[in-house]
Amino acid sequence: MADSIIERLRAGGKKLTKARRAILEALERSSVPITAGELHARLRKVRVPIDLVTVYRNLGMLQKLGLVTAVGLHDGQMRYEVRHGREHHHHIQCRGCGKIVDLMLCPIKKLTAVVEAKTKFAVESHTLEFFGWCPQCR
Amino acid sequence: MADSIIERLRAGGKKLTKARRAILEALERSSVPITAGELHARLRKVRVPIDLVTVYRNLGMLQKLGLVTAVGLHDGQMRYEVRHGREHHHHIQCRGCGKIVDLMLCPIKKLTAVVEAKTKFAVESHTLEFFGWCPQCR
DNA sequence: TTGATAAATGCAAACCATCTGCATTTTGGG
DNA sequence: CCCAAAATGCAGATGGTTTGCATTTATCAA
Repeated sequence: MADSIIERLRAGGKKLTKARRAILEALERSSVPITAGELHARLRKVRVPIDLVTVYRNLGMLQKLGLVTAVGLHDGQMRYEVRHGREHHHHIQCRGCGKIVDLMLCPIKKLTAVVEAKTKFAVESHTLEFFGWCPQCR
Repeated sequence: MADSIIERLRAGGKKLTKARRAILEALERSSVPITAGELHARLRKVRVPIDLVTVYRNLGMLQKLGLVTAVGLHDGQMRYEVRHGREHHHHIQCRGCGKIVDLMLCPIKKLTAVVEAKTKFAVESHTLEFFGWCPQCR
């Protein structure tokens, strides 16, 4: 696990527990955002039987610290991915099989100024997700 | 209510009930996407006391017919807006007060081809939402 | 190393948005 | 006006997520 992650936890007065370490490692192993339930199942497979509540609490906390990002794909649950060491990006999900693929692009940065001028809001973040049909499902 | 809406309902074998008409009218009155609960409350105010379940069922159906669009702002519930007669657009929401403003722009159309080339997916739709701080809250 | 203490965990139960089943009512075509 | 299909209301279920509380664990200073 990266030192910078541990530092950020310390800075937030957080401890590095067995559960927390396992959660972060599982997230780092995943190439696409996963749900709390999926994360919970994977931890069980790796013999780290953490309570689902603990998963939720950690995800919430890690989000607040900016170590984890939440992704909503409108299927009734949130997904999470580590932010550390990964570039800002977006996703596309198949409407058939649910497969998710990272999209290493972002056309929004240039647009922020326009949005701020139009709305007088201070833009803080954005979400951008694509939906479609993967090669197998179309 | 626009004739084209009624036509689309007919084409789908749907009836134009009092409840349904009221739901569509309430949605047309709203300039930004609202939740099922908010919609339900507004209907009550207009003396159309429909069951919340009916609101949900209608929203689901109208979505399938393409008359209504669902918007997810990651606050634990979906929001809905009429699609008929309105241009494709996106939104920005204030992290302070929750205020939502329409953003009549979309930088994504040009990007679809790029995404399809990169992923081999057939892109069907996308979501794009901004978050920030409104003039009053920042 | 030990002890104190704040943080973290597990378990049970609560919450909340949303959906389902079913009996009853309403709509629209014939 | 009648009737079948569609729609509604009510009650209760569902599933993701959160909260309360007693117990355990990580950290740090002595």
